[in-house]
Amino acid sequence: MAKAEQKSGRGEDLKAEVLKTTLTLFSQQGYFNTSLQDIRKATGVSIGAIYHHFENKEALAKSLYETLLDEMNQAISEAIAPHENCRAQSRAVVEALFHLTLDEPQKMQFILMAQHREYLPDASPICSSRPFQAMKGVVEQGLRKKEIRPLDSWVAASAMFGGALRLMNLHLDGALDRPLMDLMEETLDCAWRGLEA
Amino acid sequence: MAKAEQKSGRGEDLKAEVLKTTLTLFSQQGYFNTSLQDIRKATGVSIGAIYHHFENKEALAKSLYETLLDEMNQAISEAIAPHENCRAQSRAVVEALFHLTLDEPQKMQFILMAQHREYLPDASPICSSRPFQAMKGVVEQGLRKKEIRPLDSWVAASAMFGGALRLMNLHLDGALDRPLMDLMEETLDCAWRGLEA
DNA sequence: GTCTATAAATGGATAGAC
DNA sequence: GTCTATCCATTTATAGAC
Repeated sequence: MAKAEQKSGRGEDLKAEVLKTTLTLFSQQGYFNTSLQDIRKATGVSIGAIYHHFENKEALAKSLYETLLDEMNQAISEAIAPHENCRAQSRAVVEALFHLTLDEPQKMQFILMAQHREYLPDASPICSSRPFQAMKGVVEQGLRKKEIRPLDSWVAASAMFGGALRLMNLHLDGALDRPLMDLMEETLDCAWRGLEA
Repeated sequence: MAKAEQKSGRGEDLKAEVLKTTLTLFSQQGYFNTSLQDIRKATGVSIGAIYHHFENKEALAKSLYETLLDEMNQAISEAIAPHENCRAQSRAVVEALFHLTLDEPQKMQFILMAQHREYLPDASPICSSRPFQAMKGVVEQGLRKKEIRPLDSWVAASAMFGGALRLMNLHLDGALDRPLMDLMEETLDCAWRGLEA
């Protein structure tokens, strides 16, 4: 493990560096406006080295996408775990999402606002990815336990998280004139009033 | 007006035909996956003729985008106009949006799910476009008239329309297992319970 | 494992005939 | 106004030296 990293005078993890910089470029300019030359210039890593670590540009994007979905999934799972009832779990999820949006705006920009299917033909729609399924699962359990009044599960999930997701979008677009966190309590309150049994 | 359309054996409005087909291609494949050759093949209109009507590919996209935003803006304005109070106006807006989504899925796909700023550098974020401002306006008036309980206006607007917009996204992604219209009443009910004074 | 140089293909855009 | 043919820049991807 200490052997693979000492080539070319720079011992750091080249692959991670490429992924990190690519995320920045993709989230700022989009996949199609970012050429491998752009990535080379921004990282100092040659095209050949990039191709040594990733099969092609699409595979690079796919690696990035799956890593970020995993991260998001883990953050959401960890937010849900400590809580029992639907209301507490939903609150924890929104809290985690807002923190992710503030701490890692590029990651959330890439996950929420990119059209992945335009360049990852095999990707399933984002709404059926694991983190989003976990969010829907919270609401479905709430419905089963009668913590939420009887509603279609799609309606309930959209009502629970639709407002928060919209605010995250607005924040990432720079449209909000107030700090995102200042809006969390009211958002949770609105959503819950719409759902409570 | 009858003179310009009779060239080349086909009298129909060539420009409109190009716009229509381009919408289909852009909404299905995205802007960057659609070449002018694709548009030529799909329309039968030569590259030269396309360039005669549009300055370049970007201008074609811009024309499409602005036309659709105008259409959406008009649909929303007409939905709002006949009603007095916030609740009725909001209901009419969601109803209009759902109908648009069902009747013109390509148009809504293009407006809601495309990242226009990646290819229209001068476009402002979609959330500050006129139709979305009109939607926010409905909520702001509701706040002023105390039909909605005291809330931040961003929170209130996101709570009012966030769930419905999310369902539209899910429908366009093919994720819903039930007809979109069947979910409207419950969605409106959830949103309003969260907001009512 | 990393680099440079280059191949091969495609795309946007233009020129000029009709 | 519309068409065909072509130009030129850019891009992904590969070959081969180190």
